[in-house]
Amino acid sequence: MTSSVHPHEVVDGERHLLGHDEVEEVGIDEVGGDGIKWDGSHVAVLAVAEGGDVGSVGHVNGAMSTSMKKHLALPMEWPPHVPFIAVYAGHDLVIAFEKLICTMSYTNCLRRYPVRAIFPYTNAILRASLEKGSPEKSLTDYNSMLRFTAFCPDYRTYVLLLKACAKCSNIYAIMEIHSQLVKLGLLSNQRIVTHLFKLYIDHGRVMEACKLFWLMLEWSAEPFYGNLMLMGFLKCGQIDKAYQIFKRMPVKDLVSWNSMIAGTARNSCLKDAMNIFSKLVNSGLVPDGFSFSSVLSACAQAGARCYGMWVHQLMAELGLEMNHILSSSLVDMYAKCGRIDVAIGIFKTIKRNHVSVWNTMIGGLAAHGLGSDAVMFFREMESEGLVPDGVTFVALLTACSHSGMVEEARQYFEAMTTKYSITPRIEHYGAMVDTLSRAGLLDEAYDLVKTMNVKPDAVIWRALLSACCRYRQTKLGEITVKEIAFQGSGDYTLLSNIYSSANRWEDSEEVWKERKKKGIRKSKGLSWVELGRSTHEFKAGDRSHPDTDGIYKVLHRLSNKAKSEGYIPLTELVSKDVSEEEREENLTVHSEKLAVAYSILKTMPRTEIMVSKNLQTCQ
DNA sequence: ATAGGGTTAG
Repeated sequence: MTSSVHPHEVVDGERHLLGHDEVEEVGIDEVGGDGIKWDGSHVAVLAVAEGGDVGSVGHVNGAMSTSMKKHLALPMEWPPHVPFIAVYAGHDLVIAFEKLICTMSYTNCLRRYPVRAIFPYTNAILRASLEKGSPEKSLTDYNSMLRFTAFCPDYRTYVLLLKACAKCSNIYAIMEIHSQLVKLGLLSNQRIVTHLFKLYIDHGRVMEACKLFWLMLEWSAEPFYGNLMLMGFLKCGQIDKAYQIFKRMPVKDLVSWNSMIAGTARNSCLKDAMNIFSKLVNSGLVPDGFSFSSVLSACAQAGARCYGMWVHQLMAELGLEMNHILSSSLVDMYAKCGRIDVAIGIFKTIKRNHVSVWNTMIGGLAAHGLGSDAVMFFREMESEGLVPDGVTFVALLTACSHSGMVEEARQYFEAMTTKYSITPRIEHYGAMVDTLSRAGLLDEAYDLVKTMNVKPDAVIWRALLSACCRYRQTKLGEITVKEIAFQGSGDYTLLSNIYSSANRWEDSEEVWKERKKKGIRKSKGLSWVELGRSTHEFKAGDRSHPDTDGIYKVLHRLSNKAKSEGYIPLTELVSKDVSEEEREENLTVHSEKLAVAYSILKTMPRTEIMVSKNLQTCQ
């Protein structure tokens, strides 16, 4: 017998058997959890949640503490002719059983002592191998136990098994266990179903998760379960499902509301986020910091300045205590809503003792093309003793790229690794490539792409490609194109434009055909405008708005006026997938025009109009 | 298992 842990070593230390945290925690409850008690007539398999070798067959008196024997109702004096085997977690149960069976036939005990093992610590065994990082093993151990013993798993066994499934992300194992749970009637157990639900969500199996939905809905008098479902579906981007649950939840707490706001905001359902926030305010519950940070993020993304200002005011009225997350959200909201001045003003009055507030501020300045201010703030940040992080450098490099500060960008990119020991990630390379490309230093940009230690992605290639287009670098453009995996319609547009500018009309045409063949549609351009606290959204040629008639009247009056003052529509800029007849109409009813016309229709003269878009504005 | 929710980023 070659065992690294001699039985006696285990024996002596009572702590190995009982004092061990693992065993203690599972404790006495676990004994008999299998529904089997030692009746003196069977072979015992003693499972010990402790690292070590498969135990040797031996005499139990030498291997077990008195207290453990009491727990197991084992005879104090072990009958010398009865073999037992100690199995240590982390080792192969199959080998253990083979050893056991071997020994038994050798001693010819088989008939007198049928193979029926006692597993007082089965769950501890599973847990031990799970926590030791071999979740696969706890699954095979479980199967061995089923096969060789009469052990009855309980709900705790399944919680462990499901945790094991989560770790090895084995969807088939999950489904197998699910089916066993159905048979055992364990789907009435809330803990089990909760775990199962989370697993399906994490594996993107929304359909399976939905099947558990009704089960869980019954428990949703306790908002906790409803919240878990909400968050699950929101994580998968299933806003409708989440909203469905949210609506039917009999009791909603603040976490329910906040999860909905955060989830919708993150999935860019910005209007929903704002509407839910309004409803929260009206519901009588008082929004907290979580609610505010999420809704401010939604306002920022939507460019909803009025709404954002109302939210800000509400925050002030409530006297909410600020923290770095709230401060960041607030500064970001004003920056993204076109009020960088207000953002700076707020930034100057709040506590700025956290990097994320600075990151947001620097990022805001970058987006507004205020590169030198961004650099100034960066220096100030350092002089206040704050340590920049990866996000800081993304913001800083973006600032450089948007303001054509090539030298500064090079400097910071260098300092980032040498002085601040931050390893550049793809985002940093992206900003750097963008800086160089925009400045026309295409060869240098391409060299950087070739030498960087991360795999260039579509964003990087796109930065290069659009510069190739602008600087008419057909050759590099073609190289870039080979690398890029065409995903968006924008990639086709860029390539086609490169060919057109090189007068390679057939190639240009070919690209469009290719795009059509692959069925990639031009992505929908949207514009929206905020009037009061509500947002109105338009797509090109939209006629769904209740005020459509008025909008088009304003629009036609405007375009007639523009034409009479000498404006000539640039039809050749309209994308080529649009038929000839549609071209002019499409130009006049670009979504931003609708948004502007609507604003003119609905506001007093001299009112500032701010339109937000999801794509670039056409020339 | 008495849990669960938040900001900034090429």
